[in-house]
This record gives sequence, C-alpha cells and structure tokens, in this order.
Amino acid sequence: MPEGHTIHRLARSLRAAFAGEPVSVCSPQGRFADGAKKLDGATMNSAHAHGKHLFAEFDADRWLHVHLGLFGRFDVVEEPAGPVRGEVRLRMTSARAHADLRGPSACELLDPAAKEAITARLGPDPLRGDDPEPALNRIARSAAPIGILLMDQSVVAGVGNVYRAEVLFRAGVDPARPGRSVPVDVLQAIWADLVHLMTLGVRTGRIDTVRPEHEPAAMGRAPRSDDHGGEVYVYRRAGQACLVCGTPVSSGVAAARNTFWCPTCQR
DNA sequence: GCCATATGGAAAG
DNA sequence: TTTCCCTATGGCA
Repeated sequence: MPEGHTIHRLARSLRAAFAGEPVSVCSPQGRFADGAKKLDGATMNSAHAHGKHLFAEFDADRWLHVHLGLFGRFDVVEEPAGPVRGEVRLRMTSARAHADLRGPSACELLDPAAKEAITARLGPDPLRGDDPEPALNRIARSAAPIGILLMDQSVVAGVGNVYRAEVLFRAGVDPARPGRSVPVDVLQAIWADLVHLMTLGVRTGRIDTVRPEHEPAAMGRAPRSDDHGGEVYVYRRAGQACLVCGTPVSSGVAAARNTFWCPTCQR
C-alpha cells in the first residue's frame, strides 16, 4: 500500500508493461468513463512518480494523474486481462498486459499546466534525487512538530506514516519536537536515511527499517511481519517492547494520524 | 449483515 | 479540527 516507494515502483511497472504501444482504456465501474474514452487507443509514452502522485503521459500532451489515497490499488499484471472483479475505476489493456485501478482518491486527465499545478505544490522527493534544501530549510524554521512536517507533502513528497515513524526512530528524534529545535546535521542525516530506506523500499516492495543487529531473530525473538510486509521498529507496535531498549512503544494521534515512538530512544 | 480498520488528502467549519 | 470520500478484508453476531 501506498507510500512514495509504492508509487515509484508502480510507475516502473507501468513503463515496463505499456510504454510505447497503444493501449485500450476503459472504466468498468464507470466513474472514469469520459477520461477512458479519450485515452482509449492512445500510446502511453512514459510514466513517473512525484511523491505519492503518479503521472502517465499519453499522446498529445495528455497526462493521466492517479493518487491512490489510503485505499487505492493499481495492479499491473503482464498477462492478458481476465474478467473484471470488484470496483475497477480504470483498466488499461494491451496484448500482453493489463492494469486495474481500484479505490483511488484521484484518477483524472490533465493538461500540462494542470499537472504542473500539482507538482508545484509538492516538496522535494527523496526518490527523485531532488535537492533537499527547500525541505530542510522549512523544517529548520518551523515551530511545528517534526512528525507533522515530515508527513506534509509540501515539505517532503512521498513520506507516509510508516517512513515518518521509522526515520524518526532511527534518528533518535521525538516526533513532537519542533522542527527548528532539531540540529541541521540531524535533519541532513534524516534526509539521507529517507533516501536510503525508500530506495530499498522501491527495490523490495516492502518497508524494512530494522538494522541487522536489532532484528528479532538476532535478539532471540520470533520474526514478525505486518501488513506493510517488512520489519519495523515502532510503526503499529504500541505497547510492545522497543527492539533496542525494551521500553513499551508509545502511540498517539497527531493531525488525525496514528503516531508511534519510543519514549526512551527518541528525545 | 455489520462494524472497524488501513501506509491519504481535500474540503468544510 | 472535524468530516467526508475511495475499497477490500477480517472479526463478530
């Protein structure tokens, strides 16, 4: 499910499956019927991600914009399409592949100006090789909690609730700390760690953040797995022992999102 | 069947 | 800060 690494992976899958050839496009559910009709038979030239936004370019400067939101899925399969199952907003089909989009918060056709309006609102993306300075400067000047700032897509694009919790744990920083109270070298290290962790996520399709020396197996505990598919320090581990110090992991709600941290390791 | 839940974000108040 | 929207799934009557 969707943090930035998922969307970058998805863009790569779409390119591999469809780039350069005409595709059939339809909207079995009907809620993208007009857009699908306009795209049907067009060639997808490219696809890329910026943060959690997916953009696919079709002939004549038309951009398909998809945002998965909390529930969305976009399954790309390198096999001919079978019967539609469930609420499929968009189906793309070629002779050798198909892709089904369900539950997106956005699925729309944009012209270049409208696409630019969306990306202009996004901060730098650790997965695009962007210059982090705008993000680091904004955090360094803000009184808002760093846990909120990292989730703000206009500050950093692509970080979601899991990477937010995990990168702050790895940096030893309490999510409630004001951004401007965090030393600049720590902010730089957090950015470098996001690049590292999210790049790994693109490669593996899961979120793994636990260093080898803290892995449950290495500490005599059974491995654990969660819906995000990987091993993590604090995300959704409220009340369980911190993998490093054993203190029960804390949780709270900030900006309507569950937040997890170790009150001992993060200051 | 009903309810809670989820890695998101925009709009309304 | 609260409300609402998108979908599928698992637990429980």
